Amino acid sequence: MVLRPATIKDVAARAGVSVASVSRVLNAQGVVGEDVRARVMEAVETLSYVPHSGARSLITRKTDTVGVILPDLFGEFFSELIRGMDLAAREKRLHLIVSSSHDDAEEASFAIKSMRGRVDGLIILSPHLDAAALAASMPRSLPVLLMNGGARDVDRPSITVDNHGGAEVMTRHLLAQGRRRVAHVAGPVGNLEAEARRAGYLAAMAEAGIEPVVLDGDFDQASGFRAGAAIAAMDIRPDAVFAGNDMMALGVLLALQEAGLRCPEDVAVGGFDDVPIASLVRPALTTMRIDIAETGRRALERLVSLIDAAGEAPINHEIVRPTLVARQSSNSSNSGNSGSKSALAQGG
Amino acid sequence: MVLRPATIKDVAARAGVSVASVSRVLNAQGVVGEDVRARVMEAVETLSYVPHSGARSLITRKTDTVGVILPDLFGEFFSELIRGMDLAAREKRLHLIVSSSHDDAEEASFAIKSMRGRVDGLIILSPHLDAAALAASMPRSLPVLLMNGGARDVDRPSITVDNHGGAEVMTRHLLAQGRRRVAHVAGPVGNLEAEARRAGYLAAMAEAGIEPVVLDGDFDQASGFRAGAAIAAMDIRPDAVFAGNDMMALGVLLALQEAGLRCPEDVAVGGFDDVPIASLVRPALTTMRIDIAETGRRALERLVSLIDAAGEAPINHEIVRPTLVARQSSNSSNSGNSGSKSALAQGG
DNA sequence: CTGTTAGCGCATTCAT
DNA sequence: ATGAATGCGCTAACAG
Repeated sequence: MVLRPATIKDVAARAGVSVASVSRVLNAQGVVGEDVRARVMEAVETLSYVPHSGARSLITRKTDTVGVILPDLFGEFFSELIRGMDLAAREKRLHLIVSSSHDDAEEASFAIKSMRGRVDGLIILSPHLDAAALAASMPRSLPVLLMNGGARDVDRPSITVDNHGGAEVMTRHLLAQGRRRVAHVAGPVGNLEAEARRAGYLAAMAEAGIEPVVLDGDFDQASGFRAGAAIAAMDIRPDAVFAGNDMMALGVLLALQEAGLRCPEDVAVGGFDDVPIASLVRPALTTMRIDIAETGRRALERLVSLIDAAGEAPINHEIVRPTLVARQSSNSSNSGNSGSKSALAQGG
Repeated sequence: MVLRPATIKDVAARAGVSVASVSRVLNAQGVVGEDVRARVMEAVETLSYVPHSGARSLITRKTDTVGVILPDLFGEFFSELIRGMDLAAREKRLHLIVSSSHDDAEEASFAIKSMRGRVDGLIILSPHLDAAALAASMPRSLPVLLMNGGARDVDRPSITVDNHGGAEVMTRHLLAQGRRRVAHVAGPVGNLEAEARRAGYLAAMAEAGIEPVVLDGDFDQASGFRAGAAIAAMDIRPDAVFAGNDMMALGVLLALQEAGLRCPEDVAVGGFDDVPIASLVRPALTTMRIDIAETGRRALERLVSLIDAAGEAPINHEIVRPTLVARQSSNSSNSGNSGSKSALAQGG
């Protein structure tokens, strides 16, 4: 039942030409006569021939494929990111192999190894992976773009978000709203992004000379909910919460609501990432915006240029600076629905 | 700078054995002496050798890779789905090539063609693709699992959601809450899933002998918002809305809220999919639940069995029946916070 | 148990 | 402008 797919030989035979001519037609190499081209095309069509990518890559030493290693956390952030990468990959006619759900460095290393030889380059987002683990699992010959939290310390090109700076901006913003007891819900321990955000928060609090309050979280909504409930129950209750990411901020929001506290009146809330849903909840969530899809696209494009440069490119570390998006959840001039209508009317 | 990666020959040379032995060790084929195995492993290690997947697939006729074609719509539904597939793929030691953002049949066809030859099988989710387009872009020799809306009509194995039945259940549920004027916000025209849901709604309304009201939407939050605003402004205002998916339902929820209407008191709302956020908004959203990640995992596993069966498998159409999850947004016995705490405490 | 060898499908010299 | 021949890295069949 499963017919052997047509090979270049079959095409050549049917077109009455040599395999070399078929190859030339298909790759637009050299010059080919009009009649030959036509016959080849006809044969390709009727045999529905498609070149064997393996055989081709054996010779060209390219796979036209790039790999993406993602952490366990999924949700809106990563799907947006992949979307951006996918769009860029399509334009460059590249394929995208994804491998997600790696919850520790070992798994991520394994995934990296298993992709070697089948991709031309790799984009790695594994907040658990440090320089040592990375070096161990990758040959220098494979172009790699890091999007890890602590990538700046590593001898590899990278794109990273300025988590520390962003956290400072957010914390200062909450303080500027007149809030004093600003608490922080931290991301998972060992996650470099989470730690940078926490550090930024601590720096801003120290700067303001206010005692910090840090609660544990893991970047998931549920942990934000628990932290929010804990905050609501505190004797000396914080009047603002900076959650390590938007999903936790949403959890905080709900917990506050269920505890009968109003946001922003009683407690202001800020998040990080600006995932699509952030502008769609009520109160709309103040957050640090990262243009996620665009960052994904940039990442892919940089990886491509690394591949093209064949190791001759300088190793530089690009930094994406998140921008503050002040919405309702941190609004101190009380009242209403600011901006929500327009945001949605323009198309979520 | 870019060293040629080590080949099997390099390994053989360093280990002082033949390439055949190296191959045997690596593939656990045949029997190999302990000393040889050790020397090979040592050489593999120090040369950090990794087999060239192209060369291997040339001879084994397998790529150990499966492709996934996704539509333009992204967001939580598809990221969950991919997550499920990815998990299953890892267990089976397969790689996953994804190609998303196809907003029409032509683009999807192109993506399908471009994957031929580099995957062992394909999972296709393209609600725009009909039988004809599909047949045109795929050779019978490639195992394919369809997850399109109208896949039951096609001569290919499939997994589909019972959209029609689910829509009936939801519509009847809203009617059973004592609602009479139940409106429907439809998904994009030409999308088979959307059309099945609309048809299910119409059927249930006809059954109840009530005049249907259908508003246009495109599965995006913003379109739900617009529809919600329109509903709020109607002279004879509906007392319930069944949105074609959860994201539109969220939009409806917000529009109602901004219009000063209460949900569920004034207008009940139901969605479809049960994306993670559905249980986390307030009022929590009543919806038709599909275990998305599990469905993704099933899909991948079925594709694998199709591949293993090498065309000898019967073509069957599996149907996933969504189940009603009645939450606050459709609750007629008014009042509160039902169930929200437990849902979150258990881990969003 | 191990080595030799053919050939997978293709791009690419080198001839013509 | 076209064809014949070579070899990419690997597995498998065959020898030994």
